[in-house]
Amino acid sequence: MITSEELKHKLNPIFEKGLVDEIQEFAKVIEVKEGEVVLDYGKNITFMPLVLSGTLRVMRKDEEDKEILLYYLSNNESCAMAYACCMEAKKSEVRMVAEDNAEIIKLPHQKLDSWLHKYPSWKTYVFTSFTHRFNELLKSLDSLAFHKLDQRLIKYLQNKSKILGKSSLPLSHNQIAEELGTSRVVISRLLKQLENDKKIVLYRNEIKLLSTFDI
Amino acid sequence: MITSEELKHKLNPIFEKGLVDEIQEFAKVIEVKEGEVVLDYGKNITFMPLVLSGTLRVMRKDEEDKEILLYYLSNNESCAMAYACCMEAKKSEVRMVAEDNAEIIKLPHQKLDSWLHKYPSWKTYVFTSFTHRFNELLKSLDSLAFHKLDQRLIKYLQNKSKILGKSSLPLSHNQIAEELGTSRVVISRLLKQLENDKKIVLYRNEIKLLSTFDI
DNA sequence: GCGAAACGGTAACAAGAGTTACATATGGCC
DNA sequence: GGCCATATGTAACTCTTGTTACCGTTTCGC
Repeated sequence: MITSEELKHKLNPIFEKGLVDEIQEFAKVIEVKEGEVVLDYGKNITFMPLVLSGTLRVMRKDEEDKEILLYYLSNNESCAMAYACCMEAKKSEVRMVAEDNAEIIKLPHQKLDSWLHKYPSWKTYVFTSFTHRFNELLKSLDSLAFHKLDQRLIKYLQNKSKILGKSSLPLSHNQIAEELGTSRVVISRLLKQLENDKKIVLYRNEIKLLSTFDI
Repeated sequence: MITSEELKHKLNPIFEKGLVDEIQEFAKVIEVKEGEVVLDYGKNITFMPLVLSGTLRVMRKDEEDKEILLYYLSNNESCAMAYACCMEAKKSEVRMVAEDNAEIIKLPHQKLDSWLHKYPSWKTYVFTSFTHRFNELLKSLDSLAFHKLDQRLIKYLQNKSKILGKSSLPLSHNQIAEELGTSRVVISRLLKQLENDKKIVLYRNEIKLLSTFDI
């Protein structure tokens, strides 16, 4: 668990001192394990999560109850959707799941509004958070609209590699298929092509990206 | 051009009196003609547009300079992306074009921040605006990810019809193809099917939706 | 060790969508 | 009228993706 000193050190670059103090006073740091659900559909939102370490996956159900991946949250990031829900004291429209073991701060929703008035850094943080999420969504949109599945798969692998910080990814073909919204067979086919092109090596439940894997 | 009284009447339900007064004092109402560019890529943003009547189309260039439609803005709506840009005094990342003749208020960006502190209704407006845009994007994402082109075409036509307020749409097959990111031939093919199914009637530069056009 | 479940490889086929090519129709303009 | 750009209809073909089916392999629980 992160110490009080480490926390201060981590937040100082983003927020002004007064806000860091308030966070230390009112917010609670928690640890979540891989796969743990941090926030679920329909639950009341009592806090806004800010990710200290690890990664959260944010998902949402569409009109026909299919689940789509919105984005990942990692180092110092936070969920704009959750914020919007907080402000209107609504139920959650998203589900957040720990992608790996993670530490998050729960910022109490009662404070958020007053911080908006008191701390310019908080205001900036919230708005840039919104724009970042917006841009992420636009990237996904673009990817779906203009890129073929093989391109999307490559970007997906690159992204995973970046998030996990390794070139050896613990993934089954099935998982990938679900996240990209297609079927296992298709993914196997494309992965096999990438392997033939000497861009990756396939093992069971593991994909190793080779150094040539960059275009 | 909208009168001062009409403006007040239109804004009163959304904003508190003080804000309506300030808007009347500092904001400028302008009329734009169909096809006119209200805001373009790379321009400095000096105002945030709020649509009084008519419709604006908001677009954005992706990494490879392809243009994608983000959403439409109409009655009392406003562009969250523009707001985010305003706050950070950045150049515009979007282009806004009048879909038909429209009236918009230009809210001066110097005021936006102080309004955030002074008027709760403005804060609510901005945040719900963000969530609405977010939801719009998610709908597009969903549409692209899970719906076939014929479904998307139908939704597109329904949406157009709603925006224009008529069932007779002045559209060429080419225009539709561009907005849906496909080719003319494909759209012609699908439209012909819809005509065979007695859901629409095709004319030159015009598509008439029949009453059976609802599923 | 045994059986079930999960994982991955592969083939064959179907459907959707994009592409090319060409014909025809319409309307504006000289 | 004749020319030309734009709009639309249609056919034939390819490519990508999804689907189904069946295989052997690995892993896990018992």
